[in-house]
Amino acid sequence: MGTRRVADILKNAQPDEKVTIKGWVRTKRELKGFSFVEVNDGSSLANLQVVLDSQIPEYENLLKKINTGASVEVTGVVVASQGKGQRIELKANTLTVYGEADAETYPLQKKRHSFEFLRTISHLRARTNTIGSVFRVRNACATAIHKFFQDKGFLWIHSPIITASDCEGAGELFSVTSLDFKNIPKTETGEIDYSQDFFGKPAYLTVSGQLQAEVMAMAFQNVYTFGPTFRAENSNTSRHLAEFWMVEPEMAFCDLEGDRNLAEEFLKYIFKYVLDNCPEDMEFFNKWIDKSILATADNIINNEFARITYTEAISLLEKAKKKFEFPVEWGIDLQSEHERYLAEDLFKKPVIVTNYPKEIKAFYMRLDDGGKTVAAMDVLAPKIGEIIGGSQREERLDVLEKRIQESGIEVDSLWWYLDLRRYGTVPHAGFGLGFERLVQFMTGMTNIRDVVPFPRTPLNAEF
RNA sequence: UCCUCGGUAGCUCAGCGGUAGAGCGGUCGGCUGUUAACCGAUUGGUCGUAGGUUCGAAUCCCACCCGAGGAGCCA
Repeated sequence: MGTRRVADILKNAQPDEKVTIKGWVRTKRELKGFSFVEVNDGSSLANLQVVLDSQIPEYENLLKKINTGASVEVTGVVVASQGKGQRIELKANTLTVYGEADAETYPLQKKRHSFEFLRTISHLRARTNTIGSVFRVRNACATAIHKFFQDKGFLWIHSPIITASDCEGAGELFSVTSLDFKNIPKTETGEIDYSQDFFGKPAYLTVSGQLQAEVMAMAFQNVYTFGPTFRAENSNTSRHLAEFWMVEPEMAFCDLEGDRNLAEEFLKYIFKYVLDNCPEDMEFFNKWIDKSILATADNIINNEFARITYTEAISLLEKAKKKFEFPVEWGIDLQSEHERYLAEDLFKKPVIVTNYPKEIKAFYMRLDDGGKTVAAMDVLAPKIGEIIGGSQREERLDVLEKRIQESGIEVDSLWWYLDLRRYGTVPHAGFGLGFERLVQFMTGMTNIRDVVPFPRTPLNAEF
């Protein structure tokens, strides 16, 4: 008989089964003659209630040691619970304490804590109900992403974390160097001499794996990246991290319509998977964090996303009775308030906006006929805003070269990217999804720092 | 980076010119098949930091640090 997980026992165990569990004490309630100890092992939101009879050896001594936070191993017999609130409980025969937790200094109490405070103890917060549920849902989202793409025959590719191409134009970059800051080599003109650096030129942490994903899509047809990306932007908001994970599918022989369809199917799949696999956690969020998340999930799974062009979006915004801080006019980039109006007020569900003006979008997006707009696509979600951004890529060499020049990027540095258009080019498309924003959207958590185990934000890298 | 609000006990907060408070937690005791247990007692603070105004500052002024919400940038 080995150790069993609490989730399994709560679901499957029957009275008279002998089991062993290992976990951490959440609370202890002492009564005359016996005590209740709630043990959690991370496998589920619910704890297993352990009944500790005063007859067991060393009872008094043990009781002093099993404060909130202590780690224990309990062997006993499953019995039907006499009390309300749980189907079964564990009547302990033996209890071993692995490590005590001093009640006077252990920061987690039985009552609720503010997320702000929990962030200051990121090494312990995973032991709380909410954060525990967040990371189980996060895991389920990651599993769902892989399952979705693998079942469709997409190849998971590992795009580089260090890159020397500074051309995605997506925010500030973190430099990667092996130069000695106390003795930085300089050129004759006084510039930093990167020829003496590790890669012989400036290098950075990646901001996106998209260009590499395009490379791989030109060999494997359908691929996706799923890995960390970095932005050195001094963003202090509840939606930004300096280190976050991105999912970026890329499909050869695919146009904007196919891209848009995949994005919608993808989001529906993830929501359904999480609802099916983490029902307890999702109910917990719906009860304590945001009472609308189950309805939102249902809305996403069962309704067609709204689909409009940028031009239509502008027209809808101009007709809106709502007063916007930023005036609406064809050519502007949509502001947070505009996106929120479309997704939350007007359609009340995700909206896919396509064909944005080329001036406000990246160089690699395919120029539409007419030359004013590009085949871009943003999925705007209620409360979160832009959750997916994608496009059909420019596959025509001459058009792409011109667009690169217009955007002020050195064409030579992208020689390998342009080679894809020289040799066997095909229409292709893809999108990027911020993984943490997905988890935020899913759980209703308002601050992105609470959906990643160890958030990296300006001035914060303690853990 | 900008705007707004905030920083007082381990946590959540009240006090907003007259010298430090509550609830929760912790500790001790009581009681009870308990489940955010309950009841009683008790413990606990250089009031973010540094200046200034004042007879007197947690309270008013200034600078800085840190946090939250919103904006920008974006995913």
